[in-house]
Formats: sequence, C-alpha cells, structure tokens
Amino acid sequence: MDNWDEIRTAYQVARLGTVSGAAEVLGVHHATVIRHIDALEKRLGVKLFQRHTRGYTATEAGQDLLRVAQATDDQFSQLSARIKGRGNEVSGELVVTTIGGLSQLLVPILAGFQAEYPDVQLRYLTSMRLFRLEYGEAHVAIRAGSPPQQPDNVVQPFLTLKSAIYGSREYIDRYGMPDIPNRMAGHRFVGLDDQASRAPFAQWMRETVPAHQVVFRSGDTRAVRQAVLSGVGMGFLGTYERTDGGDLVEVHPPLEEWESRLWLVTHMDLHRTTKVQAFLKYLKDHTEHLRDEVV
Amino acid sequence: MDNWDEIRTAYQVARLGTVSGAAEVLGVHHATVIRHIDALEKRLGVKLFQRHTRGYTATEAGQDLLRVAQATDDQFSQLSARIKGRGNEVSGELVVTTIGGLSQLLVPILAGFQAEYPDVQLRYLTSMRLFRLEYGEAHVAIRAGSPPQQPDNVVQPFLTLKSAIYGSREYIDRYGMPDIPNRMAGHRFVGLDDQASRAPFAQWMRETVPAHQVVFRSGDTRAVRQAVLSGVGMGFLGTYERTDGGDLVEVHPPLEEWESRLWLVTHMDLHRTTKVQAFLKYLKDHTEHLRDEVV
DNA sequence: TTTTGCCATTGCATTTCCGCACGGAAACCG
DNA sequence: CGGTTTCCGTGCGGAAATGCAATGGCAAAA
Repeated sequence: MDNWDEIRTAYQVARLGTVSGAAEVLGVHHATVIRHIDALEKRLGVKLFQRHTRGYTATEAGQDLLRVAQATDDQFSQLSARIKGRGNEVSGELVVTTIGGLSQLLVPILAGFQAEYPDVQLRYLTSMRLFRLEYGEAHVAIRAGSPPQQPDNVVQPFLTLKSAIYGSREYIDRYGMPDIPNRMAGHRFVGLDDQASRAPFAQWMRETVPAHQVVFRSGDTRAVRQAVLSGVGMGFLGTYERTDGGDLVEVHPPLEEWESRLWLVTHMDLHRTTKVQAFLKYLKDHTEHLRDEVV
Repeated sequence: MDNWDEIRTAYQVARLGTVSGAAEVLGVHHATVIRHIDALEKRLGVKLFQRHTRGYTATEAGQDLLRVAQATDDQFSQLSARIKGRGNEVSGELVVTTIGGLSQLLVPILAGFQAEYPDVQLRYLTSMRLFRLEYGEAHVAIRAGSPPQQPDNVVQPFLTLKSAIYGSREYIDRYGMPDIPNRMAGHRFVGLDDQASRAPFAQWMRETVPAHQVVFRSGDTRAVRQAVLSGVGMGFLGTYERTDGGDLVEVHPPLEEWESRLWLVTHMDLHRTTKVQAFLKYLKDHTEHLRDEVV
C-alpha cells in the first residue's frame, strides 16, 4: 500500500461523496482526484466507488477505507499539533554536556533554569568521552580550547576562564612566596591528572614545572582545589573559584596564556528551537557578571 | 497536515536511520527522500532529523512521527489486505432487488446460495419503488420488460416467464371451459391490482376483459394464485407455478405475447466482483431447468 | 596513514503529474 | 419544458516532482 496521498484523496471523496467537493477540500483539480481514485482502484483491483452522475458512492471497500483514513487523518492532525507546538514550548529533555570542573559554576544556573521552566527535564553530562552533538546525544555542549570547527555546529563564545596560581596561607607561611617562573626549586605543585590535557595552564606546567615537584594530581578540579587549600602545594585554580571561602593567596596573577576559552556549541538542527534558545539566553544572562570580569 | 506521502517518507527514514535505506525501501531516489524531508520540516517549522555523515537521527518530533506513522502503516497494510481479499471472497452484504411475485421462485435459490456461502448476509428487497443500482442500493437487480438501457449497468437475459390462464377444476365444472378470447361473457377473472402494470398479460387483460368481469384483484401474486385455486375466477399464473400441488386446469395455453422477459442487471463497478459473479453463477445454475423449459 | 565504502547533497535533464478547458449528462427549478 | 446548475470524463500544454550522476565528507578497515 504505497502512495498514501491517494488514500487521502479517496478518503475525502468517500467523506464528501463527490469528486468536485474532494478536489476543493484538497486544493487540487478534480481531474487529479479522478486520476488518484482510478490509480488506487487499479492497484487494489477493487472498486472503491460507484460512479454516477450525482457523484461517487463508496462501496464496502470504500467505506472500509473511509473509516481507516478518518482515524489516520485525526492521528496526523494531532501529530502535527504536537510537533508544531513542541517547537515553541520549553519542555521535555534538555541535555547539556560539558568538560569537567565547571559543575560549581553551572549547576546553580541549571537549577535556576529548571525552576523557571518546570516542564524541562535536565541531564547534565560530564563524561570522559566527548558527547557528539551530531548524533543527538546532547542539545548543548560546552567545549574548551580553540573554536570547534564541525560544519553542522553553531558555535558561539561563552566565557574566558582565567586561571591563576594559588596557594594556601599555610603553605606560603611555611615555604615562602615563590618567584614564578624564576625560582621554584623546593616548591610543591598540585596539578591535573591528565598528562595530555590541552588546558593552557596544564601545558605551561608540563613545560615549566619539573614532574617530581608535582606531588598531587587529580582529574577532579574540586579535589585539586581541596588539595591546594590543604596546603599540599600550589596549583592553578579558576579565578571564579577565588570568591569561595577559604584562605587562599594568589601566588601569581592570571596570565593571558593561561586563559581557557569556552565555547557554546549546539547542533544546527536544534539551535533554532525555542527550548535551546531559552537555555542559551538564560545561560548568558546568568554569566554576564563573569564575562565582564574576565574580559 | 497535507501530503501524507511525505510523512511516509519521513517514517521510513526515521525507521531505518538513513536516507539511502529509506530510498531503497520506498523505491525512489535518495534525492527525492531528502526533498520530502526538507519540505515536511519546512512546513512544520521543526526539525525532524539531525543530519550527520552516517545518516539521519530522529529528533523528539521525528520519534513522535515514527510512532504515529508506524501505526498508520500497519493500519493501511491491514486495510489493503482486507480490500484485496474482499474482492476475491464471497462475504458481507449482498442486496438483491426484484419485482414482486418472484419470491416463490427466488427465495429457495437464495437460501441455497446462503447455505453455500455462509459469510454472506442476504437482503432481498421487493419494494414498490425502483432501487437504483447506480447509488449502490443493490448489487443485483431483476427487472422485467424491455432490456434496461442504463449506461453504467451490465444487463443480461435471465428467464422468460411464460404465463397461461388457469382456472380451478371446481370453476370449470361450474362455469364450463371458456373459449378465449371469443366467448368470455359470464366468466369471472382474477387480476393484478396495479392498473398501470406493464406486465404483458395485464395489458392484454385490460384490453380484452371488461373491467366488471374482473371480480378479484391483488398486487400479491400468491393471493392471486390462491384466489384462482379457490374458484373465484380464472387468472394468469406463471407456468412455473403449475407444478405446485393444487387442482388447476389450463384454460388457455401460454402465448408469446404474454411472455415476460426478465433481466439480470448489475452495476458495472460491482459486476466484476467475485461475490456478484458467484451469485449470478449460482442463480443461473439453479434456473437452468426453467430456461430449458420456456425457450 | 592510506584506502575503501557508505552516505548526503546539489545541479541538471527528464518524466510524470497536474491544471485548464471543453464536452456531455443528469437533476433541479421556476 | 427549457434554462441552469452541478456533476463527471478527457485531451493537451506546462509545471513540479523525480531520476541521474558527479561531488565531497566522514569513518571504519587495512
């Protein structure tokens, strides 16, 4: 049963009883309607209508088709309404994927967004592997580094994370303030676990700090921060983390080369949807102060 | 939501995940599939798929469509099977319309037909008004008189009903054998109630027998027969009725001008169906002896 | 890393489909 | 009873949908 349009045509004829009426409803010429009916009947090998001078009367087969197609028409109308509506409402799942270590910054914002749009179910993914927007695994991705070049993605700048080297007051009191990068001998560092990390400051650290001086490594930035706070050693922390309580001393101010540019990435096909737009707007509105600060 | 074919296309893409696969299943070119999807999405204003190099992945809207269209496809398949099958099976309603007075001949045949095809529901209509085949009011009509000329009807000769004048033995004993049409004075007749009846013998009677000699009229041929049997008067009876028990005397043998030609009429659109064909065959097979007899 | 295969996309040629107009027939209406 | 309306049926020219083939991109295999 291919060619669903012919069924639709036959449905209108069965419903209205005339070819002309069906043609008007369908917005086509009545000749087209006749041809559709003829083709459909030929393919089925059964007459759907009896032709007479006042119109078409459905045979038993035609009445059967009428019932089925009526239901189909209803279904499609509802489907259309749902789909069209869904484009303009903020509901359903919203999947956000990001690099690790931004939870502290993002989760409160996500919570606020969810409060504003209660119909949204949020999924916040910070997996090791890169979630792929093109397969629909996420609606919005936050990526770091150089601007992603995927062709089907819409990329826009998000934040520039400034990092500085911090140490705990306790550590400074004990080991003195290091003169970076000139005289760091005898000092201890806390760093990222990922040896291949492409974070700018991680690269700097690999090049500048001898490996044996990095006495604590972790993939979790909160663990890194905790380690610095505990006086294990100095380490890079995002400047946005500084405001959190804790007795931290800035050992070296932020350098431009340590900055990590963040990008908001969405798939082209989803970027225009109201849901994604609403989220992006909310996200930008609630990170404004950070952007001002770091620019 | 017009253009159901595009929904069908989108359905296959959602089901198979690739444009190429859908194109193969649908028996069209890739390009056509892409254009269908693009058009549908444009009309809905919502993306149904996310495009990537390995194929198309359905968005939430696309998955919704998938579910609905899946059900539709099932429905249409079943519909098609029903319709195609119905063309080749003998079931459902079968409406036969006929002139009055053939019940005695036809009903036993109808009963036999129904016994042979138990899935058939018979309707046997002998209404005053002419049921119109072209509006689908009946599958088969039995008409009398000159061959019907309706353009969309399939007409074939059925039987030739021979009529003769009968009287009861009692009547003949009392009034003597009349010499028809020469000396009928003093005789009594039983006739049809319908003054305008176009039955040949009714016409003959109107012209030949003075109205006051027709002492019993009825529209029901069985009543007429009963009246003749009861000795009310002479009357026309079909020769096929003669075999029935009863003490009848043929007052005048059948004349050609009294014959009533019967026609089997079907509407073109229904004539080819197995159901109608089966009925016509059964009808002919079981009236063969009558045909032989009257020719 | 190179190769191979699969897949979407796009411009161009073609065919199919559609709209138009005319004809004809039946019913409706004063 | 004749004019009028409302249908359906069909040949023909044009337009829209389709098929074709070339292109490019990505990923898995070699």
